[in-house]
Amino acid sequence: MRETTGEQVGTNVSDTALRGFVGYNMKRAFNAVQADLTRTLAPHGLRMITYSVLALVVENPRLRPSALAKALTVERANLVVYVDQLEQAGWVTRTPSSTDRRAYALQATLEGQQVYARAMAAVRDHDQRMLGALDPSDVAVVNKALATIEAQGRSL
Amino acid sequence: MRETTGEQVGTNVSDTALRGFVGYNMKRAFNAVQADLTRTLAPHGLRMITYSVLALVVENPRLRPSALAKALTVERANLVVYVDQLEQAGWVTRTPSSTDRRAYALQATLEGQQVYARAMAAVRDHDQRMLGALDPSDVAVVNKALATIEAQGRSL
DNA sequence: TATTGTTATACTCTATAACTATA
DNA sequence: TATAGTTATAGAGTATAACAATA
Repeated sequence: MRETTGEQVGTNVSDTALRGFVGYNMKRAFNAVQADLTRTLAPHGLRMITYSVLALVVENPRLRPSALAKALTVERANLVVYVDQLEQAGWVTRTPSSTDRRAYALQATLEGQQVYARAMAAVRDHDQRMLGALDPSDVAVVNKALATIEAQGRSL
Repeated sequence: MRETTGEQVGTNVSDTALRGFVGYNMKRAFNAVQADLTRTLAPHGLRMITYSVLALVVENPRLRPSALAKALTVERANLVVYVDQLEQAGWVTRTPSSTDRRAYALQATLEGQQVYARAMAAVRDHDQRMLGALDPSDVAVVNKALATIEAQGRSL
């Protein structure tokens, strides 16, 4: 028998008022993904954001910080710190631009490329873990929908 | 003509190395959603997390903090601060449990219920804005997939 | 011994203002 | 005037350790 005057103590807490909203579902899912991804990257000396920065520097040689910040939708001011960390680790270099003395060209060192390659393999495994229970067709729908939602949000 | 020695400066920065991963797409989409939701809730004196706490307290009368923390997957230590804020605003009360002298029962005040009702309407509009460009069938797939991904992540 | 609520603390991400040196 | 990189700072979310009171 349940006491009618007792407190809600068990696992029967209802969150149906929130489950209807994408924002709530996205936050919950993203938190779970982020926790596993953080654990995945830590042994490689990277976090989500520094992994992303390193990936784009590897993929886009001689990338400028301002272009990188725009691509990742990160404030330039914050990007500086992430590049500092990658530079101090010896994985990314800043070389002065030949045409614009305000600007720099970012490049991954050989070690940076190797670290990235190893981390990417781990991230790929992580991704498989997270998506293992889903149909590939659903994954495609989700990725496309996320891009659409992002574009919608940015336009407001 | 493009200089072969120049830096990548334009909008042609490739992030295909990251686009293949759900985590990256989720982070981008969630950031955009969160920015609009933050703007949506600010006039009501709420943030995402305090809105969620208030919602569950309204929906689950006499809820215990520990059960609430578990339902929202939030640390108890952090929940204390959110409840403090809602209590100071006069929207939630802590009353001692009649059966367990360590515990409290959370309840929404009348004003808390009214604030929640108004905020919920705004959140509903926000949700419509974010999903406006998607098929309802895709929304269903996304919500279900997000729940599956979350469950997968939590189990690791 | 375990649980409830709590305090304190540290780390990370995000956002803004303001500065310098160049363009 | 505007832009590139930078510094400083504040707000917010997340995570852990440790404690008193109670179960």
